[in-house]
Amino acid sequence: MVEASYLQRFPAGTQLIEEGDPAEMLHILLEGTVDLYGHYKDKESTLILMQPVRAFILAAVVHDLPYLMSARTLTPVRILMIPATVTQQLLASDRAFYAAMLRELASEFRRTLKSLKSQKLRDGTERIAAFLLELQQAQGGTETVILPADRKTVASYLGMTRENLSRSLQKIGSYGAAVRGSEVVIRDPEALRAHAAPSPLMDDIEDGQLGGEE
Amino acid sequence: MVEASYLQRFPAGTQLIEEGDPAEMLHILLEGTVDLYGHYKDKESTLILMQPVRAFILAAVVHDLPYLMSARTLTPVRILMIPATVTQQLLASDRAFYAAMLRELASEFRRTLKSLKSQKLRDGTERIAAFLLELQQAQGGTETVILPADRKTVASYLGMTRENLSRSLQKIGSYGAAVRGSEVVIRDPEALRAHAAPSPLMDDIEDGQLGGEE
DNA sequence: GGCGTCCGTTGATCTACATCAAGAGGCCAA
DNA sequence: TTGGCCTCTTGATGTAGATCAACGGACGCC
Repeated sequence: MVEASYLQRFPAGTQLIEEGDPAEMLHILLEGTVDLYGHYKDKESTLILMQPVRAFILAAVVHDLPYLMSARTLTPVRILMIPATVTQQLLASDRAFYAAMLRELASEFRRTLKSLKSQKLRDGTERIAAFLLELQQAQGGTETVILPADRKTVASYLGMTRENLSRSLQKIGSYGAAVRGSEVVIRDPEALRAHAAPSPLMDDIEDGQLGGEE
Repeated sequence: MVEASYLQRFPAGTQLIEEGDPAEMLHILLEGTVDLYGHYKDKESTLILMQPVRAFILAAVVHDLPYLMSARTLTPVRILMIPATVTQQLLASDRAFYAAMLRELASEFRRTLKSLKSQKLRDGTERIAAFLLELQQAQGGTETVILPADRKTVASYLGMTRENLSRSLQKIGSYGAAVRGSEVVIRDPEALRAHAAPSPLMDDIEDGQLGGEE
């Protein structure tokens, strides 16, 4: 299987995919961070901040349709690239691969749906608070969490401007979080939780204790 | 296969699924309209307006995880319900079913991603214009299109309030659309297109002529 | 018929957030 | 070191859209 695919390294800032291009390769991110973003008129917005290990833009390959997002690397990355034709053959012949694809796609769908919910239902500071708690869990629950990208990208991902991300991070201070460069110290996670009302139905977190209000 | 599943009819206004419930049934909408929505604190927002024929909340069944959205009927509906256990068996044994699931899930993912893009990149009137053009295509390209739900639901789906939907529909008048109850007459589709810059990369439309600017 | 209720529209105000503009600090090269 | 550049922050102002409030029409019920 791996014989027809390519394991590649790219530096930070590499344009991997352009929105609208035909889906020729299934990409699997093994290492590093990738920014998946869309554009419209002269604006653009980050839709997914991808961290390993995940397949990306799987749906496009399944349907043999154009990519809906562009992709650029934010850090040096290691990516496994499987040609679409090979992917199709694997789907037809390899049951385990098929099952993995289905599960991965379902995960990607659920993450995207959660983003949509968060975008439509929460205000800016609530999105930030929830995001910080997500990061904290992903990074093992330490008090200090590290932002996965520069301010501009994080702001775009959270659906706000760089300026307002700055301001909102200050406001968040009163909910128990102190910012220092790309690090955020979460002194009072409970205050954050009270503000963001995180829930496995809306955030990319495990179903730990307490979800939502009530 | 169909022996273990139920074909059911429900009247308008029926609560089918509650967000957070375990995924016990795969639902396939055969007839009517279903509102899939999420809630947060004391707000709620329509995430998907589902029209036949589509499977819904497939991803939850694949992962055996709770539903991320609630569902209610907006019109009388006909729904095929397949128990999750049966669905799993079908996935394990029936290759054609497996393929259909994967394709359906990929479609659902792409539609959701397009919603997220539209939400983050377009303003209110642009979303309405794009929505009207989507409806027009779905309804066969006739000059008059019919809104698929009441104002409150359409507004929620488009990410705005009822009041602003009213106002924005008035503004849209100058882009060649006249509103009369649940009907909208599109006198000048080109003006609408110029305003919304619809594209198959962002809207649930076929790849007809012209997509977006470039 | 009269009357409540629901839904949609319209208007007035308010607010979260974007935009515009100006610093402040870090980083690199010469 | 100095100067240029870039990112981030902070402040002032502008605006899209939310909220609050009032009204009008459609529908159902007694």
